[in-house]
Amino acid sequence: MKNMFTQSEENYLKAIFHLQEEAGEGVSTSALAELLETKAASVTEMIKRLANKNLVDYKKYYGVQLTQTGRKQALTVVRKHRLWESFLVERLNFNWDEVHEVAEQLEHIRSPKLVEELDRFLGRPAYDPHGDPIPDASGNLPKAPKKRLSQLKEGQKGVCKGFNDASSAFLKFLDDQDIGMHTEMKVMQIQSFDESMTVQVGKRQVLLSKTATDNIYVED
Amino acid sequence: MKNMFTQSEENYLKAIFHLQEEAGEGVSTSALAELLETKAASVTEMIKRLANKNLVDYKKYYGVQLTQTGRKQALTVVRKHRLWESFLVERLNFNWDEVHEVAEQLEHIRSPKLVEELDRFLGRPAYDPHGDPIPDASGNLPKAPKKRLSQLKEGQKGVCKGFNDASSAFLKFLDDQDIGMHTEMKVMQIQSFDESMTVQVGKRQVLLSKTATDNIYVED
DNA sequence: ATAAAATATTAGCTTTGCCTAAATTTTAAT
DNA sequence: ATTAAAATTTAGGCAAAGCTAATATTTTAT
Ligand SMILES: [Mn+2]
Ligand SMILES: [Mn+2]
Ligand SMILES: [Mn+2]
Ligand SMILES: [Mn+2]
Repeated sequence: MKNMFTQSEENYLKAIFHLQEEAGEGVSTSALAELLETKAASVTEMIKRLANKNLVDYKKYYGVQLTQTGRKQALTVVRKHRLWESFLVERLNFNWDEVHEVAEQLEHIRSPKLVEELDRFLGRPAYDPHGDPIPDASGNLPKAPKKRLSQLKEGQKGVCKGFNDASSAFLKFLDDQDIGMHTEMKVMQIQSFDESMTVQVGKRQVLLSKTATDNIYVED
Repeated sequence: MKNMFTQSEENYLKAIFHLQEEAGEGVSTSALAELLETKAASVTEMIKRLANKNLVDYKKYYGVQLTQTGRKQALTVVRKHRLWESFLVERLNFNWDEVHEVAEQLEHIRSPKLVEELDRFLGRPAYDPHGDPIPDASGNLPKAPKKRLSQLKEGQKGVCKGFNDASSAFLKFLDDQDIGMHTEMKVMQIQSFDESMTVQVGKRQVLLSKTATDNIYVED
């Protein structure tokens, strides 16, 4: 059996991938330990195992980086994680904030056919319920990942491209504010203490909470 | 964490449950070893662990039997296994002969909500794609396991008790043939080359493919 | 009733993963 | 440039699960 990784190995690869995404360069032992809720000593050990399997490049005391193979493997796990999250939210009435733990388990199920069929069944979604891009079967990520409204800075404009919270209450609220798909918005002001935003929508100014802006996707 | 069993423990409980179903009484170490594709020594060890946790009654050299708690736990695993099999076949285009391996993994996913929602999503099926009964949430098994029409021999009669394929196309087809719940049928002839059946329904003779007869449950 | 064959258990080892404590290396501060 | 602090690795253990080889017990055949 060649392409066989343990659940733990897959979790490490995914964690390294995520940390690499944002921080770039070498991922530190302590960052991994924190993210994986384990101890530094355990991380060092696993890192050595992954390095032996050529999944990561490891320079003692200076952190790890995924190899090509490691990245590829990490991407298949990310793909499964996000597809399952989509399934849970769109078909099984899960709320977007209660899917993570289950997806954390489901992402380790081994079956190429299952992944492919799940993808088809869901209509080949490009983004998961949190707005994160879903890698395709070959590991390609949609290049321009959606942004959340909450990620825009004061003065920036964006066009609404989707919502995360599909609850009817939220959608109704948006409708009341004249916010819908393709609505153009401009960030007028951000309150620092609670990150709420005043947003220009057409000729109206609307105040949106962080919770709300987290759930609105925009394109600039 | 109380109700936490490892994947291996769950596999053992399920195996003991199955062997108990057919053979009754004490389940032997060797039978378990064979079913689980492991060695007798390993089985003995695990059995002792399960006995410590009061999941089985174990008398050295005389095999094991599930306790009430053990049986309950085994049933939740069986329930998940069969629900997932149903999902794979009915929604993900899996063939009924290629679901077992994947279900073997999926059955260990821990999430009560997931199980409940999956059950609802599938329309609370009573039988899995192999015609095996799916325990309900409290662990009750439908007492008289249904038979598939395809399992009847020439000359035998049966009363339709349910369908496996819930697709509207299939149900419409059945409706056209005047086949519905509680319809009485008699197997007139079975074609050996494709296992299709000529069935007497009321005063009409109907030809049903193997695929169709696999998806019709009967009681004789 | 005894011996042989079949089953089951125990003993001793291995791997994976994780932990704490001790030692080492790097980084930050004086 | 030293030294103190922070981060990392190493050493030594532990639990889960598996395996093989050696024993022990039960069953079957003579
Ligand atoms: Mn995971
Ligand atoms: Mn997500
Ligand atoms: Mn299993
Ligand atoms: Mn089945």
